[in-house]
Amino acid sequence: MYTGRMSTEERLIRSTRELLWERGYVGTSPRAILERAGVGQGSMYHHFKGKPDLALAAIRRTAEELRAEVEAVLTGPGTPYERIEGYLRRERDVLRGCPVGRLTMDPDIVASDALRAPVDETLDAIRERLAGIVEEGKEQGEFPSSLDGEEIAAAILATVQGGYVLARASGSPGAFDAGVRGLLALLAPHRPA
Amino acid sequence: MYTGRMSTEERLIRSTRELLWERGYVGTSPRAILERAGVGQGSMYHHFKGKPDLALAAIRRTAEELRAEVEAVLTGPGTPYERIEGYLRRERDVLRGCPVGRLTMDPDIVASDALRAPVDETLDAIRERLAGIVEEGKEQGEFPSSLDGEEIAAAILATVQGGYVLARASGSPGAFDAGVRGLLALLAPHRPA
DNA sequence: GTCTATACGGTGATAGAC
DNA sequence: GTCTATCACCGTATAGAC
Repeated sequence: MYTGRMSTEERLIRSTRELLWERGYVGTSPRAILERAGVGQGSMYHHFKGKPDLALAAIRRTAEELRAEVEAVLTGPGTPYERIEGYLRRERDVLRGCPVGRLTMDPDIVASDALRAPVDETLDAIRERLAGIVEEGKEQGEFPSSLDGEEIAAAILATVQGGYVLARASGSPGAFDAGVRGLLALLAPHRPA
Repeated sequence: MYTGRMSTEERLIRSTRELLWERGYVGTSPRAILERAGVGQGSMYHHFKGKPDLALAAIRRTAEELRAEVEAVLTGPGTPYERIEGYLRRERDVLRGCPVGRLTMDPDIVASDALRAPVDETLDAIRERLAGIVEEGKEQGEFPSSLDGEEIAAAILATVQGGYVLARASGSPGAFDAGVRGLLALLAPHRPA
């Protein structure tokens, strides 16, 4: 990525993405965005209608990227359990939290259908993808057929999103990892009844 | 609760608690606090050193209350599984999120050891309480002895905290409930292997 | 397309009258 | 103890020069 060669518009989007992740929507000011991007006030209002418009572009970009990363981990070889394990254990900067999920704690995001939509769609897509994998595992006998794919998928995604909360509260990734291990133990094939 | 008879200090704390829950720390201004409490600027700076000091008092109060509520649900009759189920299914206004957990997404809270401490302590206490109950369940044979109490407790608390994220993203409590059902299915005693 | 100048209301805090 | 007045700075947006 050649930062120096990025267009002004791209610099604005990148700077906004970083700040939304670090400080959320209400905690991110146009001034801070411009400062980090190294551009003047006018450029932002030339390329975007305002803060919400720029934030929407930034959120969409972040959402796309997350979906692609998750898809990469969930696709490929391995049993359903192994692919879910790969998702749960994938490399993360746990203390930074989820760049998409964290937006749900932002009052202005939740209050706006437009801003909330990409967040909702992204988490929903990941949930659906996980649910399909759980169903695969049921067919293959790796998971009990009594389980509901949608419900297990919700539990998996919630464990990840909540793991960030616990980790950030304590200032260390330990609780995230513990929750993941706990969930994997409950999901583990052939575990003692 | 006799709002009309509350002291000015109590009115400030109550108003701050509400706003922290609704809008978080960065989204809550002294002005909004005073307006909602119906007091003037000076009163706040008489009783508290400033916004962080008032927020700390509010957070401590909310944390105390949450711990008491959780303790009430987790204490009492029923097997360990049943008490955990009671905790997971307890009445909640899911879309409002957790008044303590949501603070972990606030950059200024996480950046301050003083403000983060009550959040950390509260979530940690709940986790420890859950872990003990899981251990009880292992002793009684309700849960497999292969499970780690601390890890299962982390998974349970994470499912709750992450459930709020999923629910708020979609604007409906459905995903929270689904995650809870999924986790309960995984925890259920005597389930088919 | 990018910049600086300007605007108006909000933020967080202090001073001092009552 | 509570109020209003005041303050310097920030948040968000517009206008208009280059």
